Amino acid sequence: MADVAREAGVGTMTVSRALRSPEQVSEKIRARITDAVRKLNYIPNTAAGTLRSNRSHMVAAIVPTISHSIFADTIEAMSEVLQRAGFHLVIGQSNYGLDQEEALIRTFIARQPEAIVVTGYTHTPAAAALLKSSGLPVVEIWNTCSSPIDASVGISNFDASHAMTRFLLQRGYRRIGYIGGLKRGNDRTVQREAGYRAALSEGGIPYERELIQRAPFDYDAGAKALVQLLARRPDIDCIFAASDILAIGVLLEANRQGIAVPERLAVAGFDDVGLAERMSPPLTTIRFPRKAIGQMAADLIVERLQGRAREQRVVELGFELVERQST
Amino acid sequence: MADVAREAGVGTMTVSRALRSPEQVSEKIRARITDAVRKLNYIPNTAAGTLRSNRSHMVAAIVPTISHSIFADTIEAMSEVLQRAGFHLVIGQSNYGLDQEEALIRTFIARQPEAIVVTGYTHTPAAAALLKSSGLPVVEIWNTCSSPIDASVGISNFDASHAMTRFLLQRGYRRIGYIGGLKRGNDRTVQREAGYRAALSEGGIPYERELIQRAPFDYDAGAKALVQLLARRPDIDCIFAASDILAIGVLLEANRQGIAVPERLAVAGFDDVGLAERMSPPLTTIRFPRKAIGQMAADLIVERLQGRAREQRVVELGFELVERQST
DNA sequence: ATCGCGTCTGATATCGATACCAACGGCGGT
DNA sequence: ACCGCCGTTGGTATCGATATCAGACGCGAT
Repeated sequence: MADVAREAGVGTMTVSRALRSPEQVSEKIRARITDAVRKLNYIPNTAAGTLRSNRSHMVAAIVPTISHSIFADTIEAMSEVLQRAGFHLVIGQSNYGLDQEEALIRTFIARQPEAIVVTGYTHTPAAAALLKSSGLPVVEIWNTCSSPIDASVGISNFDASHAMTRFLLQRGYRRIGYIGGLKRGNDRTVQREAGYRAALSEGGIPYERELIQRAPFDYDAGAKALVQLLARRPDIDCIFAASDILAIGVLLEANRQGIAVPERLAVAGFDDVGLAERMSPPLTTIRFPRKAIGQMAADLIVERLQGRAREQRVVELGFELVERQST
Repeated sequence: MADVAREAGVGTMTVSRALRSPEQVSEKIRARITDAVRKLNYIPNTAAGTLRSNRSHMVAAIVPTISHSIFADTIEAMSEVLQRAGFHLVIGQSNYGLDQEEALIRTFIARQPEAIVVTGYTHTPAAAALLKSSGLPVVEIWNTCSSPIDASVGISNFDASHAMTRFLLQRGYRRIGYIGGLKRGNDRTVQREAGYRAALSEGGIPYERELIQRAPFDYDAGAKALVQLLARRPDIDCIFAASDILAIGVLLEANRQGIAVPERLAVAGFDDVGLAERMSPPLTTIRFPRKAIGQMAADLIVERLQGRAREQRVVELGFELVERQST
């Protein structure tokens, strides 16, 4: 930067201002500076700026994985909003592990982000303490939480799962098998399973452990889970999978085995991924605003960083039960 | 850090060493320091360290989008290898735009990464100049390039597309429709189309513009492209789509219209996404090592940063034609 | 006892941009 | 003519960790 200042015949402060707040520099000098910048191919050193100003123009987000398109959608939307406001989004993958999340939070904080986004509201005690004491805006996304660390944006996974299960009961299904995610520290999974159980119990159907199968989130796991459930309880008349990926695995396996859907076996999913409506039969599922979650989280952060606080700390964006031909 | 030093009764340098290269500090003092760190919840400020040492422990990668699982796979693999070596991966999305790529490269360089990964070998002149003059290790992934800026890891998209087209001709298909991506500045798309045309011409089949349809990468675009192609040329007997997403869109649309695959219309894709083998009929496609690309790119970078250069600048990882029932 | 070497520790300068404050010139108001 | 304000500019200290070098200490060899 000193080189640019010399080249333009001004002080370093003026160069700094010309780049960060051009309106404070006279047009004439600003032109000289931009010329010098171009001529010398000058690129400022963010580390120095961050160190002095405590502003990194960076927001950190932690998701379980980006391979799953549902998180990718949210990230993409969040990234766009932040970019427009002059922030960079840095992404970390916890791989569904709370310890990994904690480690990521630690290294992220070391990089001085201006806000942190985490997925879910379940964290290690140390992670929660780190987030709280960081003094940064923190947004917990995906599953709303009544008492967030700071702010929370998402839907009630409990309500959504509850609504779907109630719907299936209304349709007359009685032996509803449930395929859920592995749930070490995953509150979405926990809440979805709780919603299923609550709706069953309200419907007067006893809870049966045999009807529940847990699986990682991939097509094959869904297929395998169906096989296992049917082996245990051949009288199952409906499957509710806590993720469309699993539900699609179930559908594909049912097709393979010639099981008629929905006549012999109804199938419902959760997420409404792009493929859901294109399956045969099209999949009944829960749709929720993945992009809006990202946008809203980013909006909250940007407002916060611009001093415009907001009363509302918990934003529940709502879901929609999309009824298609698989049920 | 000064606080930690005081608490532990040592100098700041010793604290710094205890954290960065513990073997240089006696066990006794190291213990005092780690205690102090824990007690004060000290987290070092990366910006300061980066500024002084010129080491950010960060690698930047730019991909078109992370919503597409094929890029997510590569990123995930790359991220893992880098993490193990003590680096953070920071991801940027160019959204298939060369100008956006250039802008990202600029802001990334400002953050002092230790290496940069970009997708493809097509860049704006300014972007190429930035990369070259940055003096950083640069890896261009996905599509190998004979004269890379620095290093290149991927497959020959031309060869892969060429091989598939040749295979389709051998199977006896003669009116091969081609659905490709939009190709402003996308060398993968360009090379795949070129491979298709080269194989046709070698097979003595004249090139027909009517047989080519370009589309964005989503299921609906694939479906729509099929409709348009069939409207123009009802005698098409085979579709080669430059991406499985498009091919799956074609398959779904064919199923919907009751077009028999492969009897009336063969379909081939490119990428071998998880769903390809689970479609009905399972999709013939090109499989290539998406994870290995990420790992290899990361390996090259790590070796480079540890001073262990490598002769080979272009790593071609090879592809595989996976023949299934759709052709 | 002395020397030399290796191991460990600390004081200080430094990385590059920016916060903070001072200074300067021009201009309108009294 | 003088004052004071605003818009603009530059000098200097500073953010926090680390490179660099010097010093302290222990231990074996002579």
